[in-house]
Amino acid sequence: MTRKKVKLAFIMNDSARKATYKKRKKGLMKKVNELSTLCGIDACAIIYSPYEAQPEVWPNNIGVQRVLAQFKRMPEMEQSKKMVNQESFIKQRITKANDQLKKQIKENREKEMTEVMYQCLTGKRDHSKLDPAGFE
Amino acid sequence: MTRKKVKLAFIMNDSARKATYKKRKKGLMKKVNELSTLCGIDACAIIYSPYEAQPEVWPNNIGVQRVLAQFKRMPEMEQSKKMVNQESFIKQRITKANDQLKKQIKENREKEMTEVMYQCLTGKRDHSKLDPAGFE
DNA sequence: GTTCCTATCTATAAACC
DNA sequence: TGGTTTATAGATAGGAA
Repeated sequence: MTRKKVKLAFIMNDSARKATYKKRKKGLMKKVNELSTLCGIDACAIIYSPYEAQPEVWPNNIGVQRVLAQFKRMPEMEQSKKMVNQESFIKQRITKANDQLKKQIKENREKEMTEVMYQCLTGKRDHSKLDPAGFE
Repeated sequence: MTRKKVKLAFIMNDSARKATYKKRKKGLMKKVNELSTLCGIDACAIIYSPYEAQPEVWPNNIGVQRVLAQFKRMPEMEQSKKMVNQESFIKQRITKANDQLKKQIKENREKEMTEVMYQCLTGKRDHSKLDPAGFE
């Protein structure tokens, strides 16, 4: 039985995406910790996810703030010195986001449809379902 | 022959430490990129090392600054936590990416200008500066 | 959704140029 | 000091309970 070789693309299935997020976030944090310990360096990671109101960080808020303060002090000239070709990178992200959006709109449309049908069947409106609560 | 199970502690040997740093930094950046792509999340990583004058970051300086700004606004964000649904979330990302792109194009243009002027003054070319480094 | 499992895939410590 | 190779430790996708 051959396991499908996960391709690097947005995971459309909500539960699968969340499961993957949790596993990989854990693995990532561990990696940052290892790198920092093994090589004695200063580093931080900040992750914003739809699953947590607060960003998840390494090593902790204070550590992150310290690194960020350092980062802000960096002269701008130096920052752009090692300019990589960010243009194409960002373009890629836009394309990716657009694809996601298209699919999301479709999903939302289907959800609305379900909602309308539900209202017809029950004869009442359930506004809580329209709560823009987001995706969790 | 069993391989020694690397223990999580500062590597005393200088060259070994640097070698490990380079390998693990690369692996880490890849992981952050994968997590971001697979789960469509906003994240950044900043690494200060004695091997580089500037911190090495993911995804790029602009991305880091954006996350930084977000991070500083955290207290307020707490209240309006889950007010965005996936659709507007993605739309936001597209808008942000577009802004980034516009800014990047402008920056690159200025970079080219500076480079050309430099060539005129010194009469030589330094192709190394055009290396589109990036993270594979 | 969560925890556990494990076949597979990936990262990387060492060794060697 | 910086690439390549290779064997093994470690990460994790998918499935089951």
